[in-house]
Amino acid sequence: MTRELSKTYDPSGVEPRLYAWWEQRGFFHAEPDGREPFCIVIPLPNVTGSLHVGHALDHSIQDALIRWQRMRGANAMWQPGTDHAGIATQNVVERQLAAEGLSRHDVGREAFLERVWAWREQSGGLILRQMRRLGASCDWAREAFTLDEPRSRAVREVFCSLYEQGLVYRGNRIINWCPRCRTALSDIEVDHADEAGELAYLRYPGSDGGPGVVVATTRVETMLGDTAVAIHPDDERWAPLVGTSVSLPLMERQIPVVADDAVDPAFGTGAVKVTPAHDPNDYDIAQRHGLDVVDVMTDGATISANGGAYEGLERFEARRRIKDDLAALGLLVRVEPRTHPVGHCSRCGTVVEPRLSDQWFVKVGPLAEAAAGAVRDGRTRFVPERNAKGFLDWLEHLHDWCISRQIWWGHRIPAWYDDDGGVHVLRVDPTSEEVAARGLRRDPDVLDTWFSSALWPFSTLGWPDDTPELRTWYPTSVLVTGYDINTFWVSRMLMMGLHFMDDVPFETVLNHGLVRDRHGKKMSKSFGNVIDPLELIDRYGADALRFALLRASVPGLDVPLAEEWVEGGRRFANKLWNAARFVLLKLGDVTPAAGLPPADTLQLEDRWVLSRLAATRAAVDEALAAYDLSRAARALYHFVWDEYCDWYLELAKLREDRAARQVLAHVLDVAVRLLHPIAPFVTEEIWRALTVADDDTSLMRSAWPALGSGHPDPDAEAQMQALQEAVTELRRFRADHALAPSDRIDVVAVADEASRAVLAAGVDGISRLAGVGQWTFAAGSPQQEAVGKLVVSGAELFVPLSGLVDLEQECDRLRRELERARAELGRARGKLANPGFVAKAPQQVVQAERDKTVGWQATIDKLTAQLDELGC
RNA sequence: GGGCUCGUAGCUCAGUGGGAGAGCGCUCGCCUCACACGCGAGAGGUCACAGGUUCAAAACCUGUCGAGCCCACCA
Repeated sequence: MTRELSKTYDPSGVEPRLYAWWEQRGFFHAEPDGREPFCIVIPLPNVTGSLHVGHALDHSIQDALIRWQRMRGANAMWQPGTDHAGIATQNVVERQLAAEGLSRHDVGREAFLERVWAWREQSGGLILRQMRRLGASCDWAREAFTLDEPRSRAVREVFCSLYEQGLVYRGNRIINWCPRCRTALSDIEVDHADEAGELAYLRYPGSDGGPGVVVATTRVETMLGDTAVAIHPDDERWAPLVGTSVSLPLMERQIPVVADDAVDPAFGTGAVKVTPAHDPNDYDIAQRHGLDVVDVMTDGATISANGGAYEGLERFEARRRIKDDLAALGLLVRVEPRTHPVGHCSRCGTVVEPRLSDQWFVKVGPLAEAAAGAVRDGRTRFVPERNAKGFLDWLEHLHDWCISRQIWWGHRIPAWYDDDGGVHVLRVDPTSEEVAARGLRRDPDVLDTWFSSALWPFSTLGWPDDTPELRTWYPTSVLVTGYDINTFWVSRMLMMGLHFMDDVPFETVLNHGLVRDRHGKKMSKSFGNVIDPLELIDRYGADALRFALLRASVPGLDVPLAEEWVEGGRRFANKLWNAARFVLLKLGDVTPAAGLPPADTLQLEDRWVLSRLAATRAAVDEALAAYDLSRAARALYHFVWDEYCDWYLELAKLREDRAARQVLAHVLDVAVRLLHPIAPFVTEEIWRALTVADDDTSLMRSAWPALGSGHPDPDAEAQMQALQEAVTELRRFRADHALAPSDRIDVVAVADEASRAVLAAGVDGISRLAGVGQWTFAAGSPQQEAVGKLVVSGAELFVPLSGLVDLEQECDRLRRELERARAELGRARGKLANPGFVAKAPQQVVQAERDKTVGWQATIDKLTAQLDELGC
């Protein structure tokens, strides 16, 4: 390992080499052992997807946590894998077929599935390869796929168990139907959006020739399937009609008028048409009153044979026709514009049709109750905590989960039917002889994708077998995901985990936000504001992207991202790199292994930087423990750049002693370790040079800096602050007078005893950083006529105005200072003038204000005197 | 309809009871022997608005306005 580094950091040369080395050395792999476990299962990406910035954020957080825990000594395992993504993947392959003019039915089930598998072979796992570019330290040997054999076994076991326990059932119920995908959907696969529509008032004449009733509807075409009209039992307007019947126009059907509590008398006319086959409320009403159920829609959302003359019409065309026909009959009373929520298939956007259908369901009541209990009593907690509230509300209002899908790509439901209508749910596939002998037909449907992903935290660890992995890593530690899939996925994992493992699947749910563009806008192809993470990695490096994402990721809030922020990440990596170059130049044969020098050989800046390092280390630990990656990133950025580089390295340039070398090496070592979870590549490369590491030694395997063994040193911090103040004031003086860097200024310092000692010790440093030529101490102000005066705490610094500077500018400068001091004094006095403040505020707060008054008054006096002396 | 989040410097955001912060952008000066992916110095803010609590509010409470998100089987 060479200790020489190139002038600028080149991520493209470093990252692939280090990643390949890490992976080949097996540094990502974990085996069950006795150490404290730490486990994250990846929010499984779609098998055919590619990496977008949302993944990059999600994975950066997880990798940071895993790397941190691994360094802490935990047995950290990051479980990777992919999801077969039923409808989404099937749709992609169906589109490919469509391009050839074929439908899936043309090729048949077997051939179609072969084609999906082939496509999965070809494009599957791309995202996992791309994750490596980001530096993701997944345990690749454990890669899983929701449709592989071990996971399929878990799915069958879960389905059959739930069926036996009565928690999975087959039922004829109203479900959401996508007429384009031609499958049932669960409630959460339907996106609701308010759309402009119409509320049409229809008259159904009385069977007795009377006026009948007027009903209101936004879906006129469903009237073909009406089997009743319902009114509220207390609604006096319509009371006389209850028990009579009305005539359903166009269908010439006589339908009863019933009274039901579910009707809202305030809506429309107070009378509601009842279409049991196409509306869940209506279905319930039909159940209560024993009404007929007439399905007037086909799988493709055209009107079925039950729709009489309208058979074959597309549903919206039918809506228009029926409205026209009713109008012609004088039965369309009126039409009002109305915006109302319309459900769309979350996969293809088609308007969803509520429809009565035979499907499989999970009875979620008991499962949801258990999940809610686990969240309520904190066995699983949310970060940020507030997200638990919405989650619990949602759990409370859950309907049973429709899990069967009329598609082919997925886990086939292990149910068979015999000729007598009997259902056989079987763990093991019956042989062909049995099938023939018993006349069994297999259920053609597959399971909702989320059914298999619900098992992910334990199916990946070997369940239903009792494996060492399961015993070690279940429950997993933290689930890192966007708040947008808490309902889809987190809820289901909680339910299944609690039910089958008798324990929560994860202790913490860390919700991050969505990645947005620089103006907080959602990224979308149509806006043209989509950022490609791989391109950013190419241009700026993975560390830069990770840093930009993590620095912006406050738990629960969205993350804005723009190229400049990533550029900032690259600059930081380069800054660190160059700090390391400098340190290595200074170091000679010293390495961090030398440890810290004896306390009595430490200079002020040594003690200061060690104190700041200790504070940073504590802040990073605290932030990471709270899953606040942003705070950790900001603390490290500030320490490395503003403290270590801007002050310590500058002061170290004056030093040649061994103590300085040891401190330089130690601080860089610790800083690089603390930063490794966030920026793994540049830190590894630096660390290997710094420690002269061999091929078996990686920063990944080094120890996390211990908390509590720091060097807090308030005295050093206070003294250093005084030196920094002197330097800053002198620099400001130079800037105000536009002095060239080569111009030295002389300083005569008048200081009280304590300040004099501090300044005297720091003269070399101050001089270097502020371009001071000659520094002397004096008992009183110098006799020269024209001097500049800088007031710092505990001292006055006089600078002879030896032709270098303009007297007028100096007067301006002093007046600005005076103005500032007066403002501060006014503020402090104002507070003290308030009797309530003096009486009720804590003593030290009041005293601090009194001290300020005295200090600012002294400053004002000095500045006023100086203005006088210069004749301003 | 219910719920949540946000409104702080030109932009994007931290800050959560005691003197307004960062990154980027902007201005001025510097290739100072780690770094021009840099160094130094600056300009820039009635902390959305109105009340209230408090000795003290950007922060806590109430309301208003504005932006966004989630949930929802009012036909």
